[in-house]
Amino acid sequence: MQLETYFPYRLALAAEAFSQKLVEVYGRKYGLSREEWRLLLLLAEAQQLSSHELAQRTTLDKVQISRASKRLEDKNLITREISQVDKRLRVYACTQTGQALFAEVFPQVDAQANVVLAKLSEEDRAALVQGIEALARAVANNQS
Amino acid sequence: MQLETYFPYRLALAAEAFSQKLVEVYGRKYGLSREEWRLLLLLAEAQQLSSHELAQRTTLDKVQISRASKRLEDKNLITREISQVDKRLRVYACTQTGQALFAEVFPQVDAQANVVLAKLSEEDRAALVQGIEALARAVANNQS
DNA sequence: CAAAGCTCGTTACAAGTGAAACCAATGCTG
DNA sequence: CAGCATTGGTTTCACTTGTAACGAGCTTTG
Repeated sequence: MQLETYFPYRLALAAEAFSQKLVEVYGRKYGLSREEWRLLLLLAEAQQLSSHELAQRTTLDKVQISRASKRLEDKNLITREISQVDKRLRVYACTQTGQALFAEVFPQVDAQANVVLAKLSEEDRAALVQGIEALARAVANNQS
Repeated sequence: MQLETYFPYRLALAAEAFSQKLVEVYGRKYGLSREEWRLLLLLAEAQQLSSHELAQRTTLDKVQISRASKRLEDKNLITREISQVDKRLRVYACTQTGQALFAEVFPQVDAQANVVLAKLSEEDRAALVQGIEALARAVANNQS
Protein backbone atom coordinates (compact mmCIF):
# COMPACT_ATOMS: atom_id res chain seq x y z
CA MET A 1 0.00 0.00 0.00
CA GLN A 2 1.68 3.14 -1.19
CA LEU A 3 0.32 6.02 0.82
CA GLU A 4 1.10 8.49 -1.91
CA THR A 5 -1.22 6.81 -4.38
CA TYR A 6 -3.97 5.86 -1.97
CA PHE A 7 -7.02 7.74 -3.09
CA PRO A 8 -8.49 8.86 0.25
CA TYR A 9 -5.11 10.32 1.07
CA ARG A 10 -4.78 12.04 -2.30
CA LEU A 11 -8.21 13.55 -1.85
CA ALA A 12 -7.49 14.83 1.64
CA LEU A 13 -4.17 16.26 0.59
CA ALA A 14 -5.39 18.01 -2.54
CA ALA A 15 -8.34 19.52 -0.69
CA GLU A 16 -6.16 20.67 2.18
CA ALA A 17 -3.62 22.24 -0.14
CA PHE A 18 -6.31 24.02 -2.09
CA SER A 19 -7.93 25.29 1.07
CA GLN A 20 -4.54 26.40 2.30
CA LYS A 21 -4.11 28.61 -0.74
CA LEU A 22 -7.25 30.46 0.26
CA VAL A 23 -6.30 30.68 3.93
CA GLU A 24 -3.16 32.43 2.83
CA VAL A 25 -5.36 35.28 1.69
CA TYR A 26 -7.99 35.73 4.39
CA GLY A 27 -5.91 34.17 7.14
CA ARG A 28 -2.33 35.22 6.80
CA LYS A 29 -3.17 38.53 5.25
CA TYR A 30 -6.26 39.51 7.21
CA GLY A 31 -6.04 37.40 10.36
CA LEU A 32 -9.34 35.57 10.00
CA SER A 33 -9.79 31.94 10.94
CA ARG A 34 -11.69 29.67 8.61
CA GLU A 35 -14.71 29.72 10.89
CA GLU A 36 -14.63 33.50 11.06
CA TRP A 37 -14.32 33.73 7.31
CA ARG A 38 -17.29 31.47 6.75
CA LEU A 39 -19.48 33.42 9.12
CA LEU A 40 -18.46 36.71 7.61
CA LEU A 41 -19.17 35.32 4.15
CA LEU A 42 -22.72 34.44 5.16
CA LEU A 43 -23.39 37.59 7.10
CA ALA A 44 -22.02 39.91 4.48
CA GLU A 45 -24.85 39.13 2.14
CA ALA A 46 -27.67 38.44 4.56
CA GLN A 47 -29.32 41.27 6.45
CA GLN A 48 -29.26 39.21 9.57
CA LEU A 49 -29.13 35.58 10.55
CA SER A 50 -29.93 33.59 13.65
CA SER A 51 -27.35 31.27 15.07
CA HIS A 52 -29.57 28.41 14.04
CA GLU A 53 -29.35 29.49 10.42
CA LEU A 54 -25.61 29.93 10.73
CA ALA A 55 -25.21 26.46 12.16
CA GLN A 56 -27.27 24.87 9.40
CA ARG A 57 -25.41 26.64 6.66
CA THR A 58 -21.86 26.18 7.89
CA THR A 59 -21.71 22.82 9.67
CA LEU A 60 -20.25 24.64 12.64
CA ASP A 61 -21.61 23.64 16.01
CA LYS A 62 -22.87 26.09 18.59
CA VAL A 63 -19.58 26.33 20.44
CA GLN A 64 -17.66 27.14 17.29
CA ILE A 65 -20.23 29.75 16.32
CA SER A 66 -20.15 31.29 19.77
CA ARG A 67 -16.40 31.60 19.69
CA ALA A 68 -15.96 32.69 16.10
CA SER A 69 -18.75 35.24 16.32
CA LYS A 70 -17.32 36.63 19.52
CA ARG A 71 -14.01 37.16 17.81
CA LEU A 72 -15.71 38.82 14.87
CA GLU A 73 -17.58 41.07 17.26
CA ASP A 74 -14.34 41.98 19.03
CA LYS A 75 -12.99 43.05 15.65
CA ASN A 76 -16.14 45.12 15.05
CA LEU A 77 -16.98 43.11 11.96
CA ILE A 78 -20.38 41.87 13.11
CA THR A 79 -22.96 42.57 15.80
CA ARG A 80 -24.69 39.90 17.86
CA GLU A 81 -27.80 41.14 19.53
CA ILE A 82 -30.07 39.21 21.79
CA SER A 83 -33.31 38.38 20.06
CA GLN A 84 -36.30 40.13 21.58
CA VAL A 85 -38.54 37.29 20.45
CA ASP A 86 -36.59 34.64 22.34
CA LYS A 87 -33.99 35.98 24.67
CA ARG A 88 -31.88 32.85 24.52
CA LEU A 89 -31.20 33.46 20.84
CA ARG A 90 -28.83 35.82 19.16
CA VAL A 91 -29.28 37.67 15.91
CA TYR A 92 -26.14 38.28 13.95
CA ALA A 93 -25.53 41.01 11.43
CA CYS A 94 -22.60 42.47 9.58
CA THR A 95 -21.31 45.92 10.43
CA GLN A 96 -20.21 48.49 7.87
CA THR A 97 -16.64 47.59 8.70
CA GLY A 98 -17.43 43.94 8.13
CA GLN A 99 -19.09 44.69 4.81
CA ALA A 100 -16.10 46.71 3.74
CA LEU A 101 -13.64 44.02 4.75
CA PHE A 102 -15.61 41.39 2.95
CA ALA A 103 -15.79 43.51 -0.17
CA GLU A 104 -12.04 43.86 -0.03
CA VAL A 105 -11.13 40.26 0.76
CA PHE A 106 -13.60 38.15 -1.15
CA PRO A 107 -12.43 39.15 -4.64
CA GLN A 108 -8.90 38.26 -3.64
CA VAL A 109 -9.92 34.87 -2.27
CA ASP A 110 -11.98 34.15 -5.33
CA ALA A 111 -9.13 35.21 -7.59
CA GLN A 112 -6.75 32.94 -5.71
CA ALA A 113 -9.15 30.04 -6.14
CA ASN A 114 -9.38 30.77 -9.83
CA VAL A 115 -5.62 30.94 -10.20
CA VAL A 116 -5.45 27.34 -9.07
CA LEU A 117 -8.51 26.14 -10.95
CA ALA A 118 -7.31 27.84 -14.11
CA LYS A 119 -4.36 25.49 -14.15
CA LEU A 120 -6.71 22.60 -14.80
CA SER A 121 -7.85 21.82 -18.29
CA GLU A 122 -11.47 22.50 -19.10
CA GLU A 123 -12.09 18.78 -19.01
CA ASP A 124 -10.32 18.18 -15.68
CA ARG A 125 -12.19 21.06 -14.11
CA ALA A 126 -15.51 19.66 -15.25
CA ALA A 127 -14.53 16.26 -13.88
CA LEU A 128 -13.55 17.80 -10.56
CA VAL A 129 -16.86 19.59 -10.18
CA GLN A 130 -18.81 16.50 -11.17
CA GLY A 131 -16.81 14.26 -8.85
CA ILE A 132 -17.03 16.59 -5.88
CA GLU A 133 -20.75 17.07 -6.28
CA ALA A 134 -21.21 13.32 -6.40
CA LEU A 135 -18.99 12.86 -3.35
CA ALA A 136 -20.89 15.55 -1.49
CA ARG A 137 -24.10 13.67 -2.17
CA ALA A 138 -22.56 10.38 -1.09
CA VAL A 139 -21.29 11.67 2.24
CA ALA A 140 -24.51 13.56 2.89
CA ASN A 141 -26.56 10.34 2.85
CA ASN A 142 -26.95 9.68 6.52
CA GLN A 143 -25.66 6.17 6.56
CA SER A 144 -22.35 4.97 7.84
CA MET B 1 -22.86 34.68 -3.67
CA GLN B 2 -24.50 31.65 -2.22
CA LEU B 3 -22.00 29.97 0.08
CA GLU B 4 -23.64 26.61 -0.35
CA THR B 5 -22.97 26.53 -4.06
CA TYR B 6 -19.57 28.16 -4.02
CA PHE B 7 -17.18 25.58 -5.36
CA PRO B 8 -14.21 26.03 -3.03
CA TYR B 9 -16.59 25.62 -0.13
CA ARG B 10 -18.22 22.54 -1.63
CA LEU B 11 -14.83 20.98 -2.15
CA ALA B 12 -13.66 21.68 1.39
CA LEU B 13 -16.88 20.38 2.85
CA ALA B 14 -17.03 17.18 0.83
CA ALA B 15 -13.40 16.39 1.54
CA GLU B 16 -13.80 17.07 5.24
CA ALA B 17 -16.90 14.92 5.48
CA PHE B 18 -15.21 12.07 3.65
CA SER B 19 -12.15 12.30 5.84
CA GLN B 20 -14.40 12.40 8.88
CA LYS B 21 -15.89 9.05 7.91
CA LEU B 22 -12.43 7.55 8.08
CA VAL B 23 -11.53 9.28 11.33
CA GLU B 24 -14.56 7.61 12.85
CA VAL B 25 -12.76 4.32 12.36
CA TYR B 26 -9.15 4.92 13.35
CA GLY B 27 -9.93 7.87 15.60
CA ARG B 28 -13.08 7.24 17.53
CA LYS B 29 -12.57 3.50 17.62
CA TYR B 30 -8.82 3.27 18.09
CA GLY B 31 -7.87 6.67 19.48
CA LEU B 32 -5.41 7.66 16.78
CA SER B 33 -5.10 11.19 15.49
CA ARG B 34 -4.81 11.78 11.79
CA GLU B 35 -1.11 12.49 12.10
CA GLU B 36 -0.57 9.34 14.10
CA TRP B 37 -2.54 7.32 11.57
CA ARG B 38 -0.51 8.64 8.67
CA LEU B 39 2.78 7.85 10.36
CA LEU B 40 1.64 4.40 11.32
CA LEU B 41 0.49 3.80 7.77
CA LEU B 42 3.93 4.63 6.42
CA LEU B 43 5.87 2.78 9.08
CA ALA B 44 3.77 -0.34 8.92
CA GLU B 45 5.08 -1.16 5.49
CA ALA B 46 8.56 0.29 5.63
CA GLN B 47 11.28 -1.38 7.63
CA GLN B 48 12.38 1.95 8.96
CA LEU B 49 12.20 5.57 7.97
CA SER B 50 14.04 8.72 8.89
CA SER B 51 12.08 11.75 10.00
CA HIS B 52 13.14 13.42 6.80
CA GLU B 53 11.45 10.72 4.77
CA LEU B 54 8.38 10.91 6.98
CA ALA B 55 8.16 14.66 6.52
CA GLN B 56 8.46 14.42 2.76
CA ARG B 57 5.84 11.75 2.48
CA THR B 58 3.22 13.17 4.81
CA THR B 59 3.45 16.96 4.53
CA LEU B 60 3.78 17.06 8.29
CA ASP B 61 6.36 19.43 9.67
CA LYS B 62 9.02 18.45 12.17
CA VAL B 63 7.04 19.55 15.20
CA GLN B 64 4.02 17.51 14.16
CA ILE B 65 6.20 14.50 13.53
CA SER B 66 7.96 14.87 16.83
CA ARG B 67 4.66 15.02 18.69
CA ALA B 68 2.79 12.36 16.79
CA SER B 69 5.70 9.93 16.88
CA LYS B 70 6.13 10.47 20.59
CA ARG B 71 2.52 9.56 21.16
CA LEU B 72 2.90 6.48 18.99
CA GLU B 73 5.95 5.51 20.97
CA ASP B 74 4.07 5.97 24.23
CA LYS B 75 1.48 3.55 22.89
CA ASN B 76 4.23 1.10 21.97
CA LEU B 77 3.28 1.21 18.33
CA ILE B 78 6.61 2.45 17.00
CA THR B 79 10.20 2.86 18.11
CA ARG B 80 12.29 5.97 17.53
CA GLU B 81 15.96 5.39 17.91
CA ILE B 82 18.69 7.91 17.60
CA SER B 83 20.65 7.38 14.42
CA GLN B 84 24.21 6.27 15.03
CA VAL B 85 25.28 7.88 11.78
CA ASP B 86 24.04 11.32 12.78
CA LYS B 87 22.98 11.66 16.35
CA ARG B 88 20.61 14.53 15.65
CA LEU B 89 18.44 12.25 13.55
CA ARG B 90 15.94 9.65 14.57
CA VAL B 91 15.10 6.41 12.87
CA TYR B 92 11.54 5.27 13.18
CA ALA B 93 10.22 1.74 12.94
CA CYS B 94 7.00 -0.08 13.64
CA THR B 95 6.75 -2.50 16.56
CA GLN B 96 4.96 -5.85 16.43
CA THR B 97 2.09 -4.23 18.28
CA GLY B 98 2.01 -1.45 15.72
CA GLN B 99 2.02 -3.93 12.86
CA ALA B 100 -0.82 -5.84 14.45
CA LEU B 101 -2.87 -2.72 15.04
CA PHE B 102 -2.33 -1.58 11.49
CA ALA B 103 -3.34 -4.98 10.14
CA GLU B 104 -6.50 -4.75 12.17
CA VAL B 105 -7.45 -1.15 11.42
CA PHE B 106 -6.47 -0.58 7.82
CA PRO B 107 -8.98 -3.00 6.28
CA GLN B 108 -11.71 -1.30 8.24
CA VAL B 109 -10.66 2.16 7.12
CA ASP B 110 -10.39 1.01 3.55
CA ALA B 111 -13.79 -0.65 3.75
CA GLN B 112 -15.30 2.53 5.11
CA ALA B 113 -13.79 4.54 2.28
CA ASN B 114 -15.22 2.08 -0.20
CA VAL B 115 -18.65 2.22 1.37
CA VAL B 116 -18.77 5.90 0.53
CA LEU B 117 -17.13 5.62 -2.87
CA ALA B 118 -19.41 2.76 -3.81
CA LYS B 119 -22.34 5.16 -3.61
CA LEU B 120 -20.97 7.02 -6.59
CA SER B 121 -21.72 5.84 -10.08
CA GLU B 122 -18.83 4.40 -12.04
CA GLU B 123 -18.73 7.59 -14.07
CA ASP B 124 -18.81 9.94 -11.09
CA ARG B 125 -16.06 7.99 -9.39
CA ALA B 126 -13.88 8.20 -12.47
CA ALA B 127 -14.56 11.93 -12.67
CA LEU B 128 -13.65 12.36 -9.00
CA VAL B 129 -10.34 10.57 -9.40
CA GLN B 130 -9.50 12.49 -12.55
CA GLY B 131 -10.46 15.82 -11.00
CA ILE B 132 -8.58 15.24 -7.77
CA GLU B 133 -5.45 14.14 -9.56
CA ALA B 134 -5.59 17.25 -11.69
CA LEU B 135 -6.18 19.43 -8.64
CA ALA B 136 -3.30 17.77 -6.83
CA ARG B 137 -1.04 18.62 -9.74
CA ALA B 138 -2.32 22.19 -9.84
CA VAL B 139 -1.70 22.89 -6.16
CA ALA B 140 1.66 21.15 -6.25
CA ASN B 141 3.02 23.62 -8.79
CA ASN B 142 4.94 25.95 -6.59
CA GLN B 143 3.40 29.16 -7.75
CA SER B 144 0.94 31.29 -5.88
C1' DC C 1 41.15 22.18 15.06
C1' DA C 2 38.59 26.17 17.16
C1' DA C 3 34.83 29.21 16.11
C1' DA C 4 30.84 30.26 13.79
C1' DG C 5 26.90 28.72 11.51
C1' DC C 6 23.53 25.36 10.30
C1' DT C 7 20.34 21.38 11.03
C1' DC C 8 17.45 18.44 13.70
C1' DG C 9 14.32 17.34 17.21
C1' DT C 10 12.22 19.08 21.39
C1' DT C 11 10.05 22.34 24.33
C1' DA C 12 7.83 26.77 26.15
C1' DC C 13 4.27 29.84 25.51
C1' DA C 14 0.11 31.57 23.92
C1' DA C 15 -3.91 30.66 21.43
C1' DG C 16 -7.35 27.39 19.85
C1' DT C 17 -10.32 23.22 20.37
C1' DG C 18 -13.74 19.38 21.93
C1' DA C 19 -16.51 17.67 25.47
C1' DA C 20 -19.03 18.40 29.30
C1' DA C 21 -20.89 21.39 32.70
C1' DC C 22 -23.43 25.39 33.41
C1' DC C 23 -26.96 29.17 33.50
C1' DA C 24 -30.73 31.63 31.95
C1' DA C 25 -34.89 31.54 29.04
C1' DT C 26 -38.54 28.96 27.14
C1' DG C 27 -41.82 25.13 26.55
C1' DC C 28 -44.45 21.48 28.36
C1' DT C 29 -47.40 19.08 31.73
C1' DG C 30 -50.64 18.47 35.04
C1' DC D 1 -49.31 28.79 36.85
C1' DA D 2 -45.73 25.79 39.50
C1' DG D 3 -42.41 22.42 38.54
C1' DC D 4 -39.69 20.01 35.41
C1' DA D 5 -37.48 19.22 31.08
C1' DT D 6 -35.42 21.27 27.10
C1' DT D 7 -32.95 24.63 24.43
C1' DG D 8 -29.32 28.05 23.27
C1' DG D 9 -25.23 30.16 24.25
C1' DT D 10 -21.22 30.55 27.21
C1' DT D 11 -17.63 28.87 30.07
C1' DT D 12 -14.47 25.55 32.13
C1' DC D 13 -11.15 21.97 31.82
C1' DA D 14 -7.89 19.35 29.77
C1' DC D 15 -5.65 18.74 25.61
C1' DT D 16 -3.85 20.05 20.99
C1' DT D 17 -1.68 23.24 17.93
C1' DG D 18 1.47 26.94 15.73
C1' DT D 19 5.33 29.73 16.33
C1' DA D 20 9.45 30.80 18.03
C1' DA D 21 13.20 29.75 20.92
C1' DC D 22 16.35 26.33 22.50
C1' DG D 23 20.19 22.95 22.90
C1' DA D 24 22.78 19.25 21.07
C1' DG D 25 25.25 17.61 17.19
C1' DC D 26 27.23 18.21 12.63
C1' DT D 27 29.80 21.03 9.09
C1' DT D 28 32.28 24.64 7.22
C1' DT D 29 35.95 27.96 7.25
C1' DG D 30 40.07 30.10 8.21
